[in-house]
Amino acid sequence: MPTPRREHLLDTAEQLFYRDGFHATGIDRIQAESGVAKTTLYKHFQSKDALILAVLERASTKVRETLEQQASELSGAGIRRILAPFEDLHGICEESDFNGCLFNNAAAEFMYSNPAIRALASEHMQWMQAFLERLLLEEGFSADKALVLLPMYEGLLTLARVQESSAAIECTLGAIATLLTV
Amino acid sequence: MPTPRREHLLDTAEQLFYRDGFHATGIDRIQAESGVAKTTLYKHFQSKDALILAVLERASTKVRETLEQQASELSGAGIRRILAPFEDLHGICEESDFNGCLFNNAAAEFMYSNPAIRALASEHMQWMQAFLERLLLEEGFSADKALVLLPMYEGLLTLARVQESSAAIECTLGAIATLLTV
DNA sequence: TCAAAACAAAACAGATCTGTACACCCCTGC
DNA sequence: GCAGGGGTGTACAGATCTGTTTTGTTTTGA
Repeated sequence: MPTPRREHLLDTAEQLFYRDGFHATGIDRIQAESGVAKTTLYKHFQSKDALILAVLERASTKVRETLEQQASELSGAGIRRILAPFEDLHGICEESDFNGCLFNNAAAEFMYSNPAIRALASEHMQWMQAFLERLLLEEGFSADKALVLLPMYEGLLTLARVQESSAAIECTLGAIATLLTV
Repeated sequence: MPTPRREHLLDTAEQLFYRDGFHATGIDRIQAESGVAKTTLYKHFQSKDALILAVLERASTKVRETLEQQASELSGAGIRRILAPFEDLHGICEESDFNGCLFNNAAAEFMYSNPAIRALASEHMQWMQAFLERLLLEEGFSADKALVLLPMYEGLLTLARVQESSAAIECTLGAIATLLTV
Protein backbone atom coordinates (compact mmCIF):
# COMPACT_ATOMS: atom_id res chain seq x y z
CA MET A 1 0.00 0.00 0.00
CA PRO A 2 1.70 3.17 -1.18
CA THR A 3 1.63 5.97 1.37
CA PRO A 4 2.71 9.41 0.15
CA ARG A 5 5.72 9.53 2.47
CA ARG A 6 6.92 6.13 1.35
CA GLU A 7 6.55 7.14 -2.30
CA HIS A 8 8.51 10.32 -1.68
CA LEU A 9 11.30 8.33 -0.08
CA LEU A 10 11.36 5.99 -3.07
CA ASP A 11 11.48 8.97 -5.44
CA THR A 12 14.47 10.50 -3.69
CA ALA A 13 16.28 7.19 -3.30
CA GLU A 14 15.74 6.24 -6.93
CA GLN A 15 17.09 9.55 -8.18
CA LEU A 16 20.22 9.40 -6.00
CA PHE A 17 20.88 5.69 -6.56
CA TYR A 18 20.52 6.15 -10.30
CA ARG A 19 22.69 9.23 -10.61
CA ASP A 20 25.48 8.47 -8.13
CA GLY A 21 25.32 4.70 -7.69
CA PHE A 22 24.16 2.47 -4.86
CA HIS A 23 27.27 2.11 -2.74
CA ALA A 24 28.20 5.75 -3.20
CA THR A 25 24.82 6.97 -1.95
CA GLY A 26 24.46 6.92 1.83
CA ILE A 27 21.28 6.63 3.83
CA ASP A 28 22.07 9.99 5.43
CA ARG A 29 21.97 11.67 2.04
CA ILE A 30 18.64 10.14 1.10
CA GLN A 31 17.28 11.16 4.47
CA ALA A 32 18.57 14.73 4.19
CA GLU A 33 17.46 15.17 0.58
CA SER A 34 13.99 13.80 1.19
CA GLY A 35 13.45 15.84 4.35
CA VAL A 36 12.16 12.74 6.12
CA ALA A 37 13.59 11.70 9.48
CA LYS A 38 15.85 8.70 9.58
CA THR A 39 13.55 7.02 12.07
CA THR A 40 10.72 7.19 9.56
CA LEU A 41 12.91 5.87 6.77
CA TYR A 42 13.83 2.80 8.79
CA LYS A 43 10.18 2.28 9.71
CA HIS A 44 9.26 1.98 6.03
CA PHE A 45 12.35 0.01 4.95
CA GLN A 46 14.16 -2.26 7.33
CA SER A 47 17.56 -1.79 5.73
CA LYS A 48 19.36 -0.08 2.88
CA ASP A 49 19.23 -3.27 0.83
CA ALA A 50 15.47 -3.48 1.35
CA LEU A 51 15.18 0.12 0.15
CA ILE A 52 17.23 -0.70 -2.95
CA LEU A 53 14.99 -3.67 -3.71
CA ALA A 54 11.87 -1.56 -3.27
CA VAL A 55 13.28 1.10 -5.60
CA LEU A 56 14.08 -1.47 -8.28
CA GLU A 57 10.71 -3.20 -7.97
CA ARG A 58 8.81 0.03 -8.38
CA ALA A 59 11.01 1.19 -11.26
CA SER A 60 10.54 -2.12 -13.05
CA THR A 61 6.77 -1.87 -12.72
CA LYS A 62 6.86 1.67 -14.08
CA VAL A 63 8.91 0.67 -17.12
CA ARG A 64 6.61 -2.25 -17.86
CA GLU A 65 3.49 -0.13 -17.65
CA THR A 66 4.95 2.53 -19.93
CA LEU A 67 6.03 0.03 -22.56
CA GLU A 68 2.75 -1.89 -22.36
CA GLN A 69 0.72 1.24 -22.84
CA GLN A 70 2.74 2.39 -25.82
CA ALA A 71 2.48 -1.07 -27.33
CA SER A 72 -1.27 -1.13 -26.90
CA GLU A 73 -1.61 2.26 -28.60
CA LEU A 74 0.39 0.99 -31.57
CA SER A 75 -1.37 -2.35 -31.86
CA GLY A 76 -1.16 -3.61 -35.45
CA ALA A 77 1.20 -0.84 -36.52
CA GLY A 78 3.74 -3.36 -37.81
CA ILE A 79 7.37 -2.40 -37.69
CA ARG A 80 6.60 1.00 -36.19
CA ARG A 81 5.42 -0.80 -33.06
CA ILE A 82 8.78 -2.57 -32.74
CA LEU A 83 10.78 0.58 -33.37
CA ALA A 84 8.85 2.74 -30.91
CA PRO A 85 10.81 1.79 -27.76
CA PHE A 86 14.04 2.48 -29.63
CA GLU A 87 12.85 5.88 -30.75
CA ASP A 88 12.09 6.73 -27.15
CA LEU A 89 15.78 6.31 -26.38
CA HIS A 90 16.42 9.74 -27.89
CA GLY A 91 14.48 11.38 -25.10
CA ILE A 92 15.68 9.08 -22.35
CA CYS A 93 19.36 9.53 -23.14
CA GLU A 94 19.11 13.30 -23.14
CA GLU A 95 17.54 13.60 -19.72
CA SER A 96 19.62 15.39 -17.12
CA ASP A 97 21.22 12.98 -14.64
CA PHE A 98 20.97 10.24 -17.25
CA ASN A 99 23.14 7.31 -16.23
CA GLY A 100 22.35 4.31 -18.39
CA CYS A 101 20.07 1.49 -17.29
CA LEU A 102 19.22 1.43 -13.58
CA PHE A 103 18.89 -2.36 -13.54
CA ASN A 104 22.22 -3.05 -15.19
CA ASN A 105 23.90 -0.56 -12.87
CA ALA A 106 22.43 -2.42 -9.91
CA ALA A 107 23.44 -5.78 -11.33
CA ALA A 108 27.01 -4.55 -11.80
CA GLU A 109 27.33 -3.32 -8.23
CA PHE A 110 25.70 -6.37 -6.61
CA MET A 111 26.60 -9.18 -9.01
CA TYR A 112 28.37 -11.32 -6.40
CA SER A 113 27.31 -9.65 -3.16
CA ASN A 114 23.50 -9.57 -3.22
CA PRO A 115 21.70 -12.34 -5.13
CA ALA A 116 18.26 -10.81 -4.56
CA ILE A 117 19.20 -7.57 -6.32
CA ARG A 118 20.91 -9.43 -9.12
CA ALA A 119 17.83 -11.65 -9.51
CA LEU A 120 15.55 -8.63 -9.74
CA ALA A 121 17.67 -7.16 -12.53
CA SER A 122 17.63 -10.52 -14.24
CA GLU A 123 13.84 -10.74 -14.04
CA HIS A 124 13.51 -7.29 -15.55
CA MET A 125 15.64 -8.30 -18.54
CA GLN A 126 13.67 -11.52 -18.84
CA TRP A 127 10.49 -9.50 -19.01
CA MET A 128 11.99 -7.17 -21.63
CA GLN A 129 12.88 -10.15 -23.78
CA ALA A 130 9.42 -11.68 -23.44
CA PHE A 131 7.84 -8.31 -24.22
CA LEU A 132 9.87 -7.95 -27.40
CA GLU A 133 9.06 -11.53 -28.43
CA ARG A 134 5.37 -10.87 -27.94
CA LEU A 135 5.51 -7.69 -30.03
CA LEU A 136 7.45 -9.42 -32.80
CA LEU A 137 5.00 -12.32 -32.98
CA GLU A 138 1.95 -10.06 -32.94
CA GLU A 139 3.32 -8.04 -35.83
CA GLY A 140 4.24 -11.10 -37.87
CA PHE A 141 7.99 -11.31 -37.31
CA SER A 142 10.01 -14.18 -35.91
CA ALA A 143 10.32 -14.10 -32.15
CA ASP A 144 14.00 -14.99 -32.04
CA LYS A 145 14.82 -11.50 -33.28
CA ALA A 146 14.22 -10.42 -29.69
CA LEU A 147 17.64 -11.83 -28.82
CA VAL A 148 19.12 -9.29 -31.23
CA LEU A 149 16.92 -6.37 -30.26
CA LEU A 150 17.51 -6.69 -26.53
CA PRO A 151 21.32 -6.32 -26.66
CA MET A 152 20.89 -3.42 -29.07
CA TYR A 153 18.52 -1.68 -26.66
CA GLU A 154 20.72 -2.18 -23.61
CA GLY A 155 23.84 -1.37 -25.58
CA LEU A 156 22.42 1.96 -26.72
CA LEU A 157 21.47 2.83 -23.14
CA THR A 158 24.97 1.93 -21.97
CA LEU A 159 26.81 3.75 -24.72
CA ALA A 160 24.81 6.93 -24.35
CA ARG A 161 26.57 7.51 -21.03
CA VAL A 162 29.92 8.15 -22.68
CA GLN A 163 29.01 9.11 -26.23
CA GLU A 164 26.71 11.45 -27.99
CA SER A 165 24.63 8.60 -29.29
CA SER A 166 21.75 10.00 -31.31
CA ALA A 167 23.66 8.88 -34.40
CA ALA A 168 23.98 5.36 -32.98
CA ILE A 169 20.25 5.31 -32.27
CA GLU A 170 19.46 6.37 -35.82
CA CYS A 171 21.80 3.79 -37.35
CA THR A 172 20.34 1.09 -35.13
CA LEU A 173 16.79 2.01 -36.13
CA GLY A 174 17.82 1.55 -39.74
CA ALA A 175 19.50 -1.74 -38.99
CA ILE A 176 16.41 -3.07 -37.23
CA ALA A 177 14.24 -2.13 -40.19
CA THR A 178 16.65 -4.00 -42.45
CA LEU A 179 16.75 -7.04 -40.21
CA LEU A 180 12.98 -7.32 -39.98
CA THR A 181 12.20 -6.78 -43.66
CA VAL A 182 14.82 -9.12 -45.09
CA MET B 1 57.93 1.84 -16.07
CA PRO B 2 56.24 -1.34 -14.85
CA THR B 3 57.84 -2.82 -11.76
CA PRO B 4 56.69 -6.31 -10.77
CA ARG B 5 55.20 -5.16 -7.49
CA ARG B 6 53.24 -2.40 -9.18
CA GLU B 7 51.91 -4.86 -11.76
CA HIS B 8 50.88 -7.26 -9.03
CA LEU B 9 48.99 -4.47 -7.26
CA LEU B 10 47.25 -3.59 -10.52
CA ASP B 11 46.34 -7.25 -11.07
CA THR B 12 44.73 -7.58 -7.66
CA ALA B 13 42.97 -4.22 -7.85
CA GLU B 14 41.60 -4.93 -11.31
CA GLN B 15 40.20 -8.29 -10.26
CA LEU B 16 38.50 -6.89 -7.15
CA PHE B 17 37.23 -3.70 -8.79
CA TYR B 18 35.83 -5.71 -11.66
CA ARG B 19 34.12 -8.38 -9.60
CA ASP B 20 32.80 -6.35 -6.65
CA GLY B 21 32.71 -2.78 -7.95
CA PHE B 22 34.83 0.27 -7.24
CA HIS B 23 33.10 1.83 -4.26
CA ALA B 24 32.50 -1.57 -2.67
CA THR B 25 36.17 -2.52 -2.82
CA GLY B 26 38.28 -0.93 -0.09
CA ILE B 27 41.99 -0.21 -0.17
CA ASP B 28 42.43 -2.49 2.83
CA ARG B 29 41.09 -5.42 0.86
CA ILE B 30 43.37 -4.80 -2.11
CA GLN B 31 46.26 -4.49 0.29
CA ALA B 32 45.42 -7.68 2.16
CA GLU B 33 44.70 -9.70 -0.99
CA SER B 34 47.87 -8.60 -2.74
CA GLY B 35 50.07 -9.17 0.29
CA VAL B 36 51.69 -5.77 -0.24
CA ALA B 37 51.95 -3.30 2.61
CA LYS B 38 49.67 -0.29 2.55
CA THR B 39 52.64 2.04 2.66
CA THR B 40 53.96 0.50 -0.54
CA LEU B 41 50.58 0.77 -2.22
CA TYR B 42 50.42 4.48 -1.48
CA LYS B 43 53.98 4.90 -2.72
CA HIS B 44 52.99 3.57 -6.13
CA PHE B 45 49.56 5.25 -6.32
CA GLN B 46 48.88 8.49 -4.56
CA SER B 47 45.19 7.79 -3.96
CA LYS B 48 42.45 5.25 -4.61
CA ASP B 49 41.22 7.26 -7.58
CA ALA B 50 44.73 7.25 -9.06
CA LEU B 51 44.80 3.47 -8.64
CA ILE B 52 41.45 3.16 -10.40
CA LEU B 53 42.69 5.29 -13.28
CA ALA B 54 45.86 3.21 -13.56
CA VAL B 55 43.81 -0.01 -13.59
CA LEU B 56 41.55 1.30 -16.33
CA GLU B 57 44.42 2.61 -18.44
CA ARG B 58 46.26 -0.69 -18.33
CA ALA B 59 43.08 -2.68 -19.01
CA SER B 60 42.26 -0.49 -22.00
CA THR B 61 45.73 -0.99 -23.43
CA LYS B 62 45.42 -4.75 -23.00
CA VAL B 63 42.06 -4.87 -24.77
CA ARG B 64 43.38 -2.80 -27.66
CA GLU B 65 46.44 -4.98 -28.09
CA THR B 66 44.37 -8.16 -28.06
CA LEU B 67 41.89 -6.87 -30.62
CA GLU B 68 44.63 -5.41 -32.83
CA GLN B 69 46.53 -8.67 -32.87
CA GLN B 70 43.46 -10.72 -33.73
CA ALA B 71 42.57 -8.25 -36.46
CA SER B 72 46.04 -8.43 -37.95
CA GLU B 73 45.91 -12.22 -38.01
CA LEU B 74 42.61 -12.11 -39.89
CA SER B 75 43.62 -9.39 -42.33
CA GLY B 76 41.61 -9.72 -45.53
CA ALA B 77 39.33 -12.40 -44.09
CA GLY B 78 36.24 -10.39 -44.95
CA ILE B 79 33.22 -10.78 -42.70
CA ARG B 80 35.00 -13.32 -40.49
CA ARG B 81 37.31 -10.54 -39.38
CA ILE B 82 34.35 -8.44 -38.26
CA LEU B 83 32.65 -11.31 -36.49
CA ALA B 84 35.75 -12.47 -34.59
CA PRO B 85 35.43 -10.08 -31.62
CA PHE B 86 31.79 -11.11 -31.24
CA GLU B 87 32.68 -14.80 -31.28
CA ASP B 88 35.17 -14.16 -28.50
CA LEU B 89 32.27 -13.05 -26.31
CA HIS B 90 31.38 -16.70 -25.75
CA GLY B 91 34.59 -17.25 -23.82
CA ILE B 92 34.60 -13.88 -22.09
CA CYS B 93 31.07 -14.20 -20.75
CA GLU B 94 31.71 -17.64 -19.30
CA GLU B 95 34.74 -16.67 -17.28
CA SER B 96 34.37 -17.00 -13.54
CA ASP B 97 33.89 -13.61 -11.86
CA PHE B 98 32.55 -12.23 -15.14
CA ASN B 99 30.84 -8.91 -14.52
CA GLY B 100 30.14 -7.18 -17.80
CA CYS B 101 32.32 -4.43 -19.22
CA LEU B 102 34.85 -2.95 -16.78
CA PHE B 103 34.73 0.46 -18.47
CA ASN B 104 30.97 0.76 -18.43
CA ASN B 105 30.89 -0.35 -14.81
CA ALA B 106 33.39 2.40 -14.00
CA ALA B 107 31.44 4.96 -16.00
CA ALA B 108 28.25 4.05 -14.15
CA GLU B 109 29.81 4.47 -10.71
CA PHE B 110 31.68 7.71 -11.49
CA MET B 111 29.43 9.35 -14.09
CA TYR B 112 28.89 12.55 -12.10
CA SER B 113 31.57 12.27 -9.41
CA ASN B 114 34.85 11.76 -11.25
CA PRO B 115 35.19 13.27 -14.74
CA ALA B 116 38.63 11.73 -15.33
CA ILE B 117 37.34 8.18 -14.90
CA ARG B 118 34.31 8.89 -17.03
CA ALA B 119 36.56 10.40 -19.72
CA LEU B 120 38.76 7.32 -19.73
CA ALA B 121 35.75 5.07 -20.26
CA SER B 122 34.58 7.41 -22.99
CA GLU B 123 37.94 7.25 -24.75
CA HIS B 124 37.90 3.48 -24.64
CA MET B 125 34.51 3.39 -26.36
CA GLN B 126 35.72 5.96 -28.87
CA TRP B 127 38.64 3.70 -29.69
CA MET B 128 36.33 0.68 -30.03
CA GLN B 129 34.20 2.58 -32.50
CA ALA B 130 37.22 3.72 -34.53
CA PHE B 131 38.58 0.18 -34.47
CA LEU B 132 35.34 -1.25 -35.84
CA GLU B 133 35.17 1.47 -38.49
CA ARG B 134 38.69 0.66 -39.63
CA LEU B 135 37.91 -3.06 -39.85
CA LEU B 136 34.71 -2.42 -41.78
CA LEU B 137 36.43 -0.15 -44.29
CA GLU B 138 39.37 -2.50 -44.77
CA GLU B 139 37.01 -5.37 -45.53
CA GLY B 140 34.90 -3.36 -47.93
CA PHE B 141 31.88 -2.51 -45.79
CA SER B 142 30.47 0.87 -44.96
CA ALA B 143 32.01 2.38 -41.83
CA ASP B 144 28.75 3.66 -40.37
CA LYS B 145 27.81 0.09 -39.47
CA ALA B 146 30.20 0.52 -36.53
CA LEU B 147 27.47 2.52 -34.81
CA VAL B 148 25.30 -0.59 -34.92
CA LEU B 149 28.00 -3.08 -34.02
CA LEU B 150 29.25 -1.17 -30.98
CA PRO B 151 25.90 -1.12 -29.11
CA MET B 152 25.45 -4.79 -29.98
CA TYR B 153 28.85 -5.63 -28.52
CA GLU B 154 28.34 -3.67 -25.32
CA GLY B 155 24.77 -4.86 -25.02
CA LEU B 156 25.84 -8.51 -25.19
CA LEU B 157 28.47 -7.92 -22.52
CA THR B 158 25.88 -6.24 -20.32
CA LEU B 159 23.16 -8.83 -20.82
CA ALA B 160 25.45 -11.77 -20.16
CA ARG B 161 25.56 -10.69 -16.52
CA VAL B 162 21.93 -11.59 -15.92
CA GLN B 163 21.12 -14.04 -18.71
CA GLU B 164 22.57 -17.15 -20.20
CA SER B 165 23.42 -15.32 -23.38
CA SER B 166 25.12 -17.75 -25.74
CA ALA B 167 21.86 -17.81 -27.69
CA ALA B 168 21.88 -14.01 -27.89
CA ILE B 169 25.46 -14.06 -29.15
CA GLU B 170 24.56 -16.59 -31.83
CA CYS B 171 21.51 -14.64 -32.96
CA THR B 172 23.53 -11.44 -33.06
CA LEU B 173 26.25 -13.09 -35.14
CA GLY B 174 23.58 -14.06 -37.65
CA ALA B 175 22.11 -10.58 -37.63
CA ILE B 176 25.49 -8.99 -38.29
CA ALA B 177 26.07 -11.31 -41.22
CA THR B 178 22.68 -10.30 -42.60
CA LEU B 179 23.33 -6.60 -42.08
CA LEU B 180 26.68 -6.67 -43.82
CA THR B 181 25.67 -8.78 -46.80
CA VAL B 182 22.46 -6.96 -47.65
C1' DT C 1 -9.83 16.79 26.72
C1' DC C 2 -6.73 13.33 26.63
C1' DA C 3 -4.40 9.13 25.24
C1' DA C 4 -1.95 7.16 21.54
C1' DA C 5 0.38 7.15 17.58
C1' DA C 6 3.43 9.34 14.26
C1' DC C 7 7.17 12.07 13.34
C1' DA C 8 11.42 15.15 13.82
C1' DA C 9 15.99 16.03 15.46
C1' DA C 10 19.91 14.66 17.27
C1' DA C 11 23.02 11.94 19.70
C1' DC C 12 25.08 7.63 19.75
C1' DA C 13 27.28 2.82 18.80
C1' DG C 14 30.08 0.19 16.15
C1' DA C 15 32.01 -0.73 11.93
C1' DT C 16 34.60 0.63 7.91
C1' DC C 17 36.74 3.89 4.87
C1' DT C 18 40.98 6.63 3.11
C1' DG C 19 45.28 8.12 4.05
C1' DT C 20 49.40 8.96 7.34
C1' DA C 21 52.88 8.07 10.91
C1' DC C 22 55.99 5.30 13.31
C1' DA C 23 58.89 1.54 14.39
C1' DC C 24 61.21 -2.32 12.74
C1' DC C 25 63.41 -5.50 9.33
C1' DC C 26 66.18 -6.94 5.52
C1' DC C 27 69.15 -6.61 1.92
C1' DT C 28 72.53 -4.48 -1.04
C1' DG C 29 76.76 -1.64 -1.95
C1' DC C 30 80.63 0.40 -0.19
C1' DG D 1 80.77 -3.22 9.57
C1' DC D 2 77.43 -0.17 8.32
C1' DA D 3 74.56 3.35 6.08
C1' DG D 4 70.50 3.73 3.46
C1' DG D 5 66.60 2.50 0.59
C1' DG D 6 62.70 -0.36 0.21
C1' DG D 7 59.66 -3.12 2.38
C1' DT D 8 56.45 -4.84 6.39
C1' DG D 9 53.22 -4.37 10.09
C1' DT D 10 50.62 -1.82 13.05
C1' DA D 11 48.63 1.88 15.08
C1' DC D 12 46.32 5.95 14.37
C1' DA D 13 43.45 10.19 12.73
C1' DG D 14 39.48 11.75 10.89
C1' DA D 15 35.69 11.03 8.14
C1' DT D 16 31.67 8.43 6.85
C1' DC D 17 28.73 4.47 6.87
C1' DT D 18 24.50 1.73 8.68
C1' DG D 19 21.39 1.29 12.11
C1' DT D 20 19.54 2.32 17.09
C1' DT D 21 18.10 5.02 20.82
C1' DT D 22 16.41 8.93 23.09
C1' DT D 23 13.81 12.96 23.71
C1' DG D 24 10.43 15.98 22.61
C1' DT D 25 6.81 17.73 19.48
C1' DT D 26 2.90 17.38 16.55
C1' DT D 27 -1.07 15.20 14.91
C1' DT D 28 -5.10 12.38 15.31
C1' DG D 29 -9.19 10.31 16.92
C1' DA D 30 -12.39 8.89 20.42
